[in-house]
Amino acid sequence: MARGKIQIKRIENQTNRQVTYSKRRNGLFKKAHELTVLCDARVSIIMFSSSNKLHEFISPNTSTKEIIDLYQTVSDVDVWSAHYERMQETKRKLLETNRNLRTQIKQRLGECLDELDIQELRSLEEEMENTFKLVRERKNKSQQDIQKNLIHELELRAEDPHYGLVDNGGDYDSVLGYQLRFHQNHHHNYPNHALHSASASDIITFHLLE
Amino acid sequence: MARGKIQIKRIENQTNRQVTYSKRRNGLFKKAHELTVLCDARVSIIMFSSSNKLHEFISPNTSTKEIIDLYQTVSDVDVWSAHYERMQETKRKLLETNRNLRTQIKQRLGECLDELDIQELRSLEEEMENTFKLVRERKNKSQQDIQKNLIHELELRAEDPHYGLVDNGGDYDSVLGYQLRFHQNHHHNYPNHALHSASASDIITFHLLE
DNA sequence: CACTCTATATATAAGTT
DNA sequence: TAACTTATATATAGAGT
Repeated sequence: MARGKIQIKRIENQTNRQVTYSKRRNGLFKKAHELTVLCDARVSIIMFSSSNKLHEFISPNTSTKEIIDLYQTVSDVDVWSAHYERMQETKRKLLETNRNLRTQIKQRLGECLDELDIQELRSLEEEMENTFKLVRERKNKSQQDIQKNLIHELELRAEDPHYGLVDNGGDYDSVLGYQLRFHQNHHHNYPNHALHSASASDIITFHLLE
Repeated sequence: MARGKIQIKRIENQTNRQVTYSKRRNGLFKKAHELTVLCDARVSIIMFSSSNKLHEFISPNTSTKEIIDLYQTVSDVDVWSAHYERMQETKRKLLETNRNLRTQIKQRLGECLDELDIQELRSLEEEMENTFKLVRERKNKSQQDIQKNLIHELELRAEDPHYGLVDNGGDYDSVLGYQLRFHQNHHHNYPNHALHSASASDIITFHLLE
């Protein structure tokens, strides 16, 4: 029994407060549900107890997410502002980084060189030359490996006349492709690793790959 | 008087529905307020009528925004709007593009070459060589311009002995800086535009800039 | 409409199990 | 604890103004 007028004032007894919270929460949710059905409305209730426990009510046929979206559309309050602005800033920074990276790539493709001063042109030239050499070196090494593979294959074939009958996988076939074309033009090893100008191995490359 | 048991069922009469909505909304908000005070809780109620009119309750000493922020922190439900999700997607794509661009730049700096096959190495080599030549050409042209400027300056000075007294702007001073250092080592024009190897103008560049 | 009224339904505080 | 009980407070439907 509700003995005596109920005071609307914080319940100091921790246990009573907890019990009342639970009971009244249920009452509130029940009322919200009735309202939803009787009046064809949509209700979202989000509540936190004094111990920060979350409880929520949401009308059927909708979602808290939907209600909050609608809320921030209709009300002047921008619920998402803090998060939104943070994301906008992140996006802005990413786009800028992106632009810078693209400019760098363009310059390394010989475009947009007008924007560079003489110092920048010099360091870019130096960089291009270094990378060019590195890439050529790597390419030659890669080619040499293919050639060594080929020679090894041929030696095996020479030793074992039945070798050619072995059924090889697809990946292996492509290596043989190089080998055959290579042999139309060349007959021995190519130790030339010159980095500063078109070398003998470059010419081989041309034959091999074109 | 509540005559007869109240049916929890949509009120079909528009006016009655509207009146009940208003009354029960007030009741709900009153209950929410009592709960807030009695139990030291925080409550947010957001509701939309069938005609999409917004009404909200929020406990004193807090805000709807705060409750929603807390809600999305505590709950597993992603309450973020479609807008947010779109931004997340944008961010994801930007980060990926960014990664790709960085990889491309690294390869153009001679790093991560292991990841490239022989074809890719060849086209990168070709690209590097082309850009290298373009950059060198541009650098030489830029240098020539500086030299022409210098020669023009010297001719003017020779014609007018008072020229040196003219007060020049800062940008112009830097050009003069080059001119003076250049003149410590060289005394006439450099038509050499060779692209395929270190040229005379490269050596001049060194003197000019170092 | 926006109130007031009022019979009745419902909610609930505190006690009990 | 939580579930049940019950006296009382409160909410509210529908009518009246």
